[in-house]
Amino acid sequence: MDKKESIRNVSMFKGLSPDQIDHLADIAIVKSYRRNQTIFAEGEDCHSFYVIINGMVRIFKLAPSGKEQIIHIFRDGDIFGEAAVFSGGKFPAFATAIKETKVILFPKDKFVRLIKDDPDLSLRIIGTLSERLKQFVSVIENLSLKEVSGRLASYLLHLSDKSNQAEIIELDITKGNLASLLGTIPETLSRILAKMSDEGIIESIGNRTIKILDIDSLESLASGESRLR
Amino acid sequence: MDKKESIRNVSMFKGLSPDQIDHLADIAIVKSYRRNQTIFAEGEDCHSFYVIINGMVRIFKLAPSGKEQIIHIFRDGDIFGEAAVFSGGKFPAFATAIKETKVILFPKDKFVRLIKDDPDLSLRIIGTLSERLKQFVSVIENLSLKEVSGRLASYLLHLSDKSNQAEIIELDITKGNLASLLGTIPETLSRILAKMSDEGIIESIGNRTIKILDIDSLESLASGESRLR
DNA sequence: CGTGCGCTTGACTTTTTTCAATAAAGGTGG
DNA sequence: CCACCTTTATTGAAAAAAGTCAAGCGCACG
Repeated sequence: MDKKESIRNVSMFKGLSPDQIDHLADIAIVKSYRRNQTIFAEGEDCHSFYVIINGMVRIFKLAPSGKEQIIHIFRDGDIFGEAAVFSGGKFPAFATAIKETKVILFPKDKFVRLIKDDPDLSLRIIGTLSERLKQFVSVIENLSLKEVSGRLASYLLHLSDKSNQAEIIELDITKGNLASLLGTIPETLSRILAKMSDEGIIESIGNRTIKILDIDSLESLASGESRLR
Repeated sequence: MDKKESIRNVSMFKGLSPDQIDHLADIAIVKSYRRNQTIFAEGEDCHSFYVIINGMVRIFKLAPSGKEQIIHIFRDGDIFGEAAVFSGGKFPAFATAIKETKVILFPKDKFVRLIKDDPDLSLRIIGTLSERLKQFVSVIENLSLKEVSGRLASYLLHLSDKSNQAEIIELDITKGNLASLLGTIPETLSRILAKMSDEGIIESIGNRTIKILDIDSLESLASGESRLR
């Protein structure tokens, strides 16, 4: 695998000139993590930010009780830890690899120098941060304004949008992680999936596949117009 | 009041050169809103972003049920709507003035041109966005990992930090708005304040003033280590 | 082939919301 | 300055949503 090739594939770096890619490659460091390995811990000093070449990473907060809230799950080509680079310098949450993961690391100071000379690059950063901000607004909305069934419905619809077979959905994370991503616990998620099946809204096919039977019901759950009986 | 003076007072613009301030003032538009007046609505096209000269603005999401979640409350010198400028171009939430409010408006396209030539300015934007992202992570954490009493405790401690008399807290928003900011409803907030008073953790002095009697209890509530009986 | 992890289910508790009624506060015009 | 009206805050009782604890199943992996 080629470092530059990987950088080119990162959405934030798409369309940069060969020259710019070279600069990036110069400061980039490649690193691998095993399943469940910690990438960084909350409160740790942030020296770099990360781009995923391949693998999967979850960013999460931990309650004293042990309950965890996944803030975001990142996949191939995604960037994470970039906000910590530009504010404060400490990571505000934990990051661990969900599976074998290879990342590129961009050291903070070198990268900041780079964007100072490259208004193009800084506009991309701004775009990425803004995009993420919008996603977070939607997470906040989901947590506060929808019950768990509504959040699950939103998530399923979201997956359905990106799937080529809209009715068949493949989960690429465990249900435990899905629960934590939706701001709940596995037991509650399990019960709600069971209820949705009872009502003929979805059908569980094995452990990681879900078939959508009634997309209208899902949409009305997702918008908060209706509730599960 | 002087436009440039106001711009100079905005934290994001602090320390910019007179020249840079001039450029900003050239493109800036001043506008006023009455109490409860809508500044923008969710889904509306975003043509500018906003800086508050004086007043108070809440950004919020609305559920079909009518319940609202305040995402953020902005005050003098704060910036809002900036993320929408750089992503998508539609506002992801509503904004209304909580009281008589005067703002400066920066038209999107002109401002983007400005930062292209000014790496300094773009780094400030990046800093502002990153800071906000970190705040949002903390909102998500609060909503998902803490019960309402813990969120309230965090909020009171936060106010206490910025107050010069640490034990005496002045609320500058209604309790209804506070409830919505904490992701709950007025009834629940009211009950929890009553419980905290019962337990001697706080004392309500009139409608907008709270005296902290037991800061340790507040801290242990805020961290999620303890709960209210 | 067993051990463990992830998932499900049941019974129970806690937290929060809902609905309804009332009380208190704040602003307005007489 | 007071009476009135609207908005904001509080309280109670009941219902709903979500979480806890405990037990059991099943599949995957060593």
